[in-house]
Amino acid sequence: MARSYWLMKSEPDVFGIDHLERAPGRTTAWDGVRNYQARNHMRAMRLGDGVLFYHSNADPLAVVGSMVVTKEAYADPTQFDPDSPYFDPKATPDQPRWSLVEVTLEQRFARPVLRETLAATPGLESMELLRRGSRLSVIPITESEWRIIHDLI
DNA sequence: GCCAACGTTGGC
DNA sequence: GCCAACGTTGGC
Repeated sequence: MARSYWLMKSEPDVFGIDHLERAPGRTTAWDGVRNYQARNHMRAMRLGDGVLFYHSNADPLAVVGSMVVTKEAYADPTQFDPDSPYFDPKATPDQPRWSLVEVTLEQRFARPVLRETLAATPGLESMELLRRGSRLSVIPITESEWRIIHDLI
């Protein structure tokens, strides 16, 4: 089975590459995703898949590193926690709605790859990330896009 | 701060 | 099942 590639967004004020770098084992559970399409993408992730880390709502907007999937999808525990901002009263442990994966930092890019650079790079024109109004936070990318972006570091 | 683009909710 | 109203995301 071939490796697949993905891109995940996070706001650095909430959880950025700095947080991931300091996390135990440079690993985190990617919790709080509350969009069905994004959730389904996470459920399709397999061990070893590559994931780009993108800073949204940030300055600069950029891909800041690469991660690897180190645990496949399971129920996001924050959906059951009434004190969590991600609490979902309609979710139960028997009938969970939301999933997460665990990812481990592979490489923090020496220099962030800016959104404007992506937008100006041939071969990346059809990236969902660059589509006007795109809000999806977990996005599949092609192997070619993965490779081109690594060449931009 | 603005607003486009969606996703969700709820009345009917 | 439709769709208007509303809320959120996120670039600019």
